Amino acid sequence: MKISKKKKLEAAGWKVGSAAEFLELSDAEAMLVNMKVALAKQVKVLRKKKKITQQRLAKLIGSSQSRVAKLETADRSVSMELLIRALLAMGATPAQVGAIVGPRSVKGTKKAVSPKKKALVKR
Amino acid sequence: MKISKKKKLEAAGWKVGSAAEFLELSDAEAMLVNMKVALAKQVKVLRKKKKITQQRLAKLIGSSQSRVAKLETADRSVSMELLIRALLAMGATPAQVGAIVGPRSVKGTKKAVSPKKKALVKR
DNA sequence: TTGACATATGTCGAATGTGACATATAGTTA
DNA sequence: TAACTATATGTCACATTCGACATATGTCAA
Repeated sequence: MKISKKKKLEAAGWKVGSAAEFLELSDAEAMLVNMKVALAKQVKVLRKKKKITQQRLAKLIGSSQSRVAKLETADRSVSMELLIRALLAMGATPAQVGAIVGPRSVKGTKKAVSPKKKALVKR
Repeated sequence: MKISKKKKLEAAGWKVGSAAEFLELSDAEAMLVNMKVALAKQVKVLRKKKKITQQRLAKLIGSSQSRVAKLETADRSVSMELLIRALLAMGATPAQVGAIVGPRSVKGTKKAVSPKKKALVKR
């Protein structure tokens, strides 16, 4: 989605249920951000575990050190695809990627999105 | 990653272990394609289950019918992000998304990538 | 048949993501 | 201190993905 959700919402009023749909969109955005942050953290963890530099990982995925740095800090300019690509390049399995994207929650453990994470929502 | 893997590989010969790394890259690409196809299928399944049209789903994610059609056919021009966005918009949980991305394999059930799927690899 | 709706495909300008580069900011060892 | 290595940040030109539109291809009832 290119245009910010806010702009989208402001324009051309929702046909269906504005309030509820706004909440759903918010939730979806938050979930997306959570996923990206979780993937980013894991890229760093895995890289450290394999004891390779960002430079080296960059070569593995055909990218540059600066982009890898952005990957690991969950910069707004990085896609899910590249995050997953990085994990796979370091030997992570799809099942592991899936577990990072959607960890099976422990009963009663539901974390709110921190303000810091919220700041990562699309431009 | 912009440039196709083939082109990347052809240019500026791998510093490290060419053969092994080629295989790893291939594997990663295949896994990525599998993930996209799995997500695409699930978008269609969920949409059908909710009995809504592509047009309606498009509105939900602030997009257009044609893009939703492309989503469901796993067109080369669709990102993981939009696929996941569509699932979340229809009420899928992150855990469910994770399960689609990386299904826990049943012992001894390892599927090869079909030729059809291989054709979906990046331009 | 025709008409209506749902889905698929092709194209386009604009928005977003990319690798690469320069450069800044640690952290470490001498 | 300086020199060196690793990581972070800003920018840019170019590639990819985007929503939108037109249009083709079903699909099904009247």
